[in-house]
Amino acid sequence: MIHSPTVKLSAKATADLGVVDGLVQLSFSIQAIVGSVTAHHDLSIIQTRLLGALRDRKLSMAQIARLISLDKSSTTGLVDRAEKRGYVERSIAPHDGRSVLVTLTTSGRRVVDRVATEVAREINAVIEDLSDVDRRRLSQLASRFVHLDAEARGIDLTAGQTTQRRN
Amino acid sequence: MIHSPTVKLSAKATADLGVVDGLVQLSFSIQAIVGSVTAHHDLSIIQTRLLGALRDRKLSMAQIARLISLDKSSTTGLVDRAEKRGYVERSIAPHDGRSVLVTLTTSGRRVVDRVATEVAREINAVIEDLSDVDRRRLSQLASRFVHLDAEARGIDLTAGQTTQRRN
DNA sequence: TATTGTTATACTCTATAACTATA
DNA sequence: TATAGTTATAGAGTATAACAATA
Repeated sequence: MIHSPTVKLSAKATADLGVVDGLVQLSFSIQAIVGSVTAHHDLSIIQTRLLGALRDRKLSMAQIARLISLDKSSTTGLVDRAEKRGYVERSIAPHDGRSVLVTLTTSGRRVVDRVATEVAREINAVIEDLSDVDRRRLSQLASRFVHLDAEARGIDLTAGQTTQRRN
Repeated sequence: MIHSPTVKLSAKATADLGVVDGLVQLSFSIQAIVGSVTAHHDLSIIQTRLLGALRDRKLSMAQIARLISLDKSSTTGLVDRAEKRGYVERSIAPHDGRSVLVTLTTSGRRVVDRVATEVAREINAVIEDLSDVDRRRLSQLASRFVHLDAEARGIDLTAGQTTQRRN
């Protein structure tokens, strides 16, 4: 992990990095792709994550904090900046005067949709040379990992409701 | 990508997120694991990346900047903070008075080794229930992706010397 | 002139602690 | 009392622009 530089690139057969190094470096590759796409839209990864989380639902500040693993005070700032740029709106929860609900604006939806499309295009471009079988396997294994990890952390991906441990 | 919450968790068979969402969410999972381990050592991911890059070689400021995709001014700050904590040292390059070489200290090596070990343990814990075949496939496919991406960006992983595009 | 690196500046992102308001 | 959010503060991380030193 963490960049062992003993990696050799043979023109054809790709040296296997091992699961751990492979996964860690894969995560850096993906984050770099997402980062470059979002940067073109003058968004950070975390801002995009916020907008993405709001794509199909409204969430309270507390839910956002749990979902993205942020302190509530950090969430305040994150939402402040998104709101200032017109991507999200705050409103008070109907049945709980303490709770603040955050929703995507039209503008916010537009930008997050565009980013998602471009990220998909970039990632698909990288794996276009993989066989269909390999692509399917990669998809399945990535999903498996995500679910195993979520399970281990006791996170329920289904609900906007989240409880977690790590950290 | 970017957190489409239409995900359902069936107890056994894990719903396939699709390659793109799967990979993006996988990258967030891995980053969360790395982040929590590094945080326990009071390190950020980027600090750990710096130390990791120096594990087997000394690098100039410019090389670090290229390798981690940072502006040279950001690199100055990054190395400043690492140096202040005694994890790296600066020295002047023998044959080029402009160039500053950065090396790991004993203390820096100790901490990066420890972090790497713990990250490996955490990741292995997540995938321990995968079959050997699946683990091997995951490893191979992750490596494939990293190399395909590096190729597309024109990055040579072999050398401390790096040239790139994206961004 | 080009390259290497630092400094000054400004902004985002983050957590901790202290606070207000609602339940 | 407990929960939801905000504010104040401090620090890391980042880029841009301007600079100094070396090649």
